[in-house]
Amino acid sequence: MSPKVDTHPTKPLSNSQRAFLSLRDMIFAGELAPGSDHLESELAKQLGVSRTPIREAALMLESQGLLELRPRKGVRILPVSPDDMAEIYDVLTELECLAARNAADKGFSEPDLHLLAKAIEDMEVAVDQNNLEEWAEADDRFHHTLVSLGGNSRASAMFDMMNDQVRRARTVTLFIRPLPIKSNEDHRQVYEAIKLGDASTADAVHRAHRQNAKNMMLDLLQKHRLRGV
Amino acid sequence: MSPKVDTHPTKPLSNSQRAFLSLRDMIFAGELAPGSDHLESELAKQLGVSRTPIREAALMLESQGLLELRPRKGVRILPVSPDDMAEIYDVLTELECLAARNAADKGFSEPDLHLLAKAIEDMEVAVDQNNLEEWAEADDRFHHTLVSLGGNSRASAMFDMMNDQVRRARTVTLFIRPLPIKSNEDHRQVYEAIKLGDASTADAVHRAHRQNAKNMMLDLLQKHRLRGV
DNA sequence: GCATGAATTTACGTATGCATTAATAAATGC
DNA sequence: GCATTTATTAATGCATACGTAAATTCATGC
Repeated sequence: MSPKVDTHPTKPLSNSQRAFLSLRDMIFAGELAPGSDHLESELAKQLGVSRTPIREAALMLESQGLLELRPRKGVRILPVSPDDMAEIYDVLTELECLAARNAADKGFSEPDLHLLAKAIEDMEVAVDQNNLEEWAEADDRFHHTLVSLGGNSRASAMFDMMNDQVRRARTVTLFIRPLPIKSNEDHRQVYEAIKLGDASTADAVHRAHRQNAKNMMLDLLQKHRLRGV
Repeated sequence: MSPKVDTHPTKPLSNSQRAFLSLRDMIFAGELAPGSDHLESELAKQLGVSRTPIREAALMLESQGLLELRPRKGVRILPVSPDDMAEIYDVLTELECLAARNAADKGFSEPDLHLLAKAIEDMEVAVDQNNLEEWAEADDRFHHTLVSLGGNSRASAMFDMMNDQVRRARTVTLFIRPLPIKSNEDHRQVYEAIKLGDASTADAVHRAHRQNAKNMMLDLLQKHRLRGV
């Protein structure tokens, strides 16, 4: 039996899709800085394609709220102000709490919640090792998994959208924020509530967790004068 | 003084934007039927433009969840299944309740809530006159105004998105649904709670209102075998 | 008659060209 | 000098062209 080259036969992406992913990653990485303008033709040259796929990618990224098409000024990478941040956290809170309640109501058994438990463990290990990037990755994974468990694809899509909008800011603040000790405790409590099928506790605990995260983020932005990340 | 032709100097829309609006309206009107496929070139011919603005509009509508671009099969107008409907109502509920709480917390005075009151009155008049289209318009306006009062632009945008996805279904069910008597009472209660600054009551009442609306819609879809509106 | 493979059609993805018009620079008047 | 107008530049919005690959039709063999 010949070795499988591709277990999950991935169909080749179009240039538009590649441009979408590339530009998105460049935004996340800050390579395309918040508030900066970029001509379609410049981006096209950078990615080695024509303007067409760049425009299509930009249109999609605009719908995702990551940039803005400004005729004759190029695409503007949208900065996230503290007010934006507050908005986003409020929406994230609702979407995640909805998911937490739904997940609790589904009566998941332990194996169903495996990914959630794994994310929590990974976070704890990461904190012990003082590995913040690892922690951030696992934290992101926890929240993503939680929302997935809620089983509402539209809520998930919107969660991803909002989450992407704060990705850059979270990267920036990761190393100036306090150590996420309390955060890990919260996660475990949410996990337990879901396992017990206790929707209202899951909601309440997670809501408080998110409220804290929001306040912390807003404090950081204010203290460090980060008015548009 | 010459009469103002244009009080709100509206800049001319691009063909892409017009195509976006046209296609969206055609979807709402059922002119582009749920589940149907349409070649880019056909749509282009219909709207009298080239494929480029059609593609751009389609990309935007795809992000809005109204259609799907399927290579070589044309754009597919997405039907809304009962499961989809449940998802959408759940998300709408969260977004509107968030807005209701926020609105209540803002301590609005009566003039601030004028648009909300107007929508309620219009709904009551419409019900008295048995004018369902008028009622539907005012009901939509009430919910939209409520969300606006919440002051979260992202929540508003997502609300609009979800709302658009159920527009067509609501039109279909408008004349087979029970008369919206109880609905109007709910609205008034939400209004009162917001005026009193009572966030948790506003949330609770509106949540129940939305839950009823969801159940009613799902019942209608089931009873009338509307498996993909 | 059915399956298999070849030929054909066709819709899309993308590059390209161009008219339009906003933005910028230059020129003119005061 | 400064404001105002004109000329220039250049980025966009859009039409168009075309190669590619999927879908379909047709032909062939069994």
